[in-house]
Amino acid sequence: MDYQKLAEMLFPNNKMTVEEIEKKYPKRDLPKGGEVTRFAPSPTGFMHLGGFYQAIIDFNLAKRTGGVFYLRIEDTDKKREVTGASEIVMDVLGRYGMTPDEYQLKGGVTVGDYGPYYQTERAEIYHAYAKKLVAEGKAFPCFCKKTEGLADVQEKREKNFSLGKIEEKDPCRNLTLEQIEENLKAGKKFAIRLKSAGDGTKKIKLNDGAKGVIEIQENAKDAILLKDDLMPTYHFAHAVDDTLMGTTVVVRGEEWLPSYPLHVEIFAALNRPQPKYIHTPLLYKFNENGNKIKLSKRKHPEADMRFFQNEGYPTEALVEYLLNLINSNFETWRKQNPTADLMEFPFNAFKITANTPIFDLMKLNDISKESISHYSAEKCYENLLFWAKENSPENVEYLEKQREFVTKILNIDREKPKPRKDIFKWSMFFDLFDYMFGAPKTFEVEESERKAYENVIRAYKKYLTLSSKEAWFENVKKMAAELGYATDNAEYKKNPQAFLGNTAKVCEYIRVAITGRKNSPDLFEIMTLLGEKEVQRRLSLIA
RNA sequence: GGCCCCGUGGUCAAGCGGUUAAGACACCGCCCUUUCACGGCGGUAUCAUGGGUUCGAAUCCCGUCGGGGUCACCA
Repeated sequence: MDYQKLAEMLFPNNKMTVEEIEKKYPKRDLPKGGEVTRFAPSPTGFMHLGGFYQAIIDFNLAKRTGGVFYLRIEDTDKKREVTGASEIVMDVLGRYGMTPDEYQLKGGVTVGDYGPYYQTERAEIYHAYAKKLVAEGKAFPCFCKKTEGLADVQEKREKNFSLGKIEEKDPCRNLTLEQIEENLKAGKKFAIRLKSAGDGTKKIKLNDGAKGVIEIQENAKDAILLKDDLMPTYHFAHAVDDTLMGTTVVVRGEEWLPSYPLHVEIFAALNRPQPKYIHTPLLYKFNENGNKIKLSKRKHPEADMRFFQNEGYPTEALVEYLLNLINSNFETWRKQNPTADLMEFPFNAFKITANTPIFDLMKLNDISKESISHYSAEKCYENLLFWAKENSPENVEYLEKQREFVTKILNIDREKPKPRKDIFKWSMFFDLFDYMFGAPKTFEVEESERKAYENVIRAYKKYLTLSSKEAWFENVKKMAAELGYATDNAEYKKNPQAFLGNTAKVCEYIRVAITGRKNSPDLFEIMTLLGEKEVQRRLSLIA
């Protein structure tokens, strides 16, 4: 077989050779130990939390070694194409302070010398490499009917499963030059397959950055390199692009582990060195049956990065939560360095927890509360306003007009050594403080306590004073005593029958009357902000 | 079904042949606070399982079981 001739027949119009292309992609000038990483999503119209989790690893690995972190859009599947992919990704990455060093905006600017960073714009490059492989007898054209949809695939799978076969040599690898020529003349589309030389009974080793040494069966399948639209599959693009772009560490989900042997063979056929790999665990949730299922946009809103934006989680909280899953010593470090910059954390990409974590919103909330509790009231206001502008435009005007009032609300129990921890996302602000914007509509008082409640409130109208916190307390106490409530907690505990309740109960009634709930920040501060008139008005609504 | 990954409390986990098996979240209790919180103290709860190896196993080996991934001209 004249492979050279075959290559020309298949790719007659190729402008550039591999050698010419590689001249345009010189070796990167990196400091010693500098790692080049990439975030390479396919365009889906949104950013997945799992992708973001990987981007954190990519970013930190590159930044901490003086390397390069770049963005590549893997848009080779035309069925999935969504425009503006890099804009979406760049926006998210930017919000979290992880803007890539190199990227390309669709139809716009390109930053970096190793582009194009959209794979569809790299077609010629893939063709040149494919042509070379054909010319060397390492790849061949395949004219088989392609599997169209999931049903086909499913059927094919079932068959293969029952056979349990490892090897899969495609029949088209035996076509003669004449047969190929005939097909071509008939206008038949072709795909390019790797002519696998692998032996499925042998094993290869992978020293994975997260999992350690893994042994897997060699690849023995004539995998597709170029689809019949002549766009590359992930596998081929991975080998070509990561070679050209100088990637030193590939960070990807562990779903790629089984295809690693294929990648080994493609790199070998190309005669290019392979990068290091870190196969990260996927993010999971529990389903109704208590089994783990992958975090998916369909079932879990938090799979979509927009969720955290819409809800108004502070960006550092999400990063810290994820960092926790990546390097489990993060939390300990954070406790010892509560205010240190994240970049001071001794991040280690090769010490990634191998377990598959369950995404835990409770934990995120806690981290977020802790983070926000250290904000100044002013910073809270700015964040709240920023959130509202994007996610709650109907509240923007109010927030801007009432800047001072809102900031005061946010300042309750804040900016002190032991700040209150109740806010964990900005979207909860108006619900959490609804009583600051109007009298409460519901009251949490047992029907059996209704009378006692009203009695207290009626009396309180006469005892209300906001001249000072001390004076206010004194009056509450005095009133409590006169109504038959205990003002000494120890005494009350000793003999509860002798009293209607204790001061705490009285305060609870007042709190419910003012805020509609049994749980709120400091009552005196709330009443002071509301003003005596408004407080009296609310009391009158009760009794 | 083949191949691969993972298996310490409900969740995230420390542990690397000898520990009373850390810590965080959640939950419960107590204390502090004449209110709500914050905070402090304490509690419930874990080495999937069976065999080895060893004086000694959560830790090393093998099997089993469970969970997950993958076996596309999708990434």
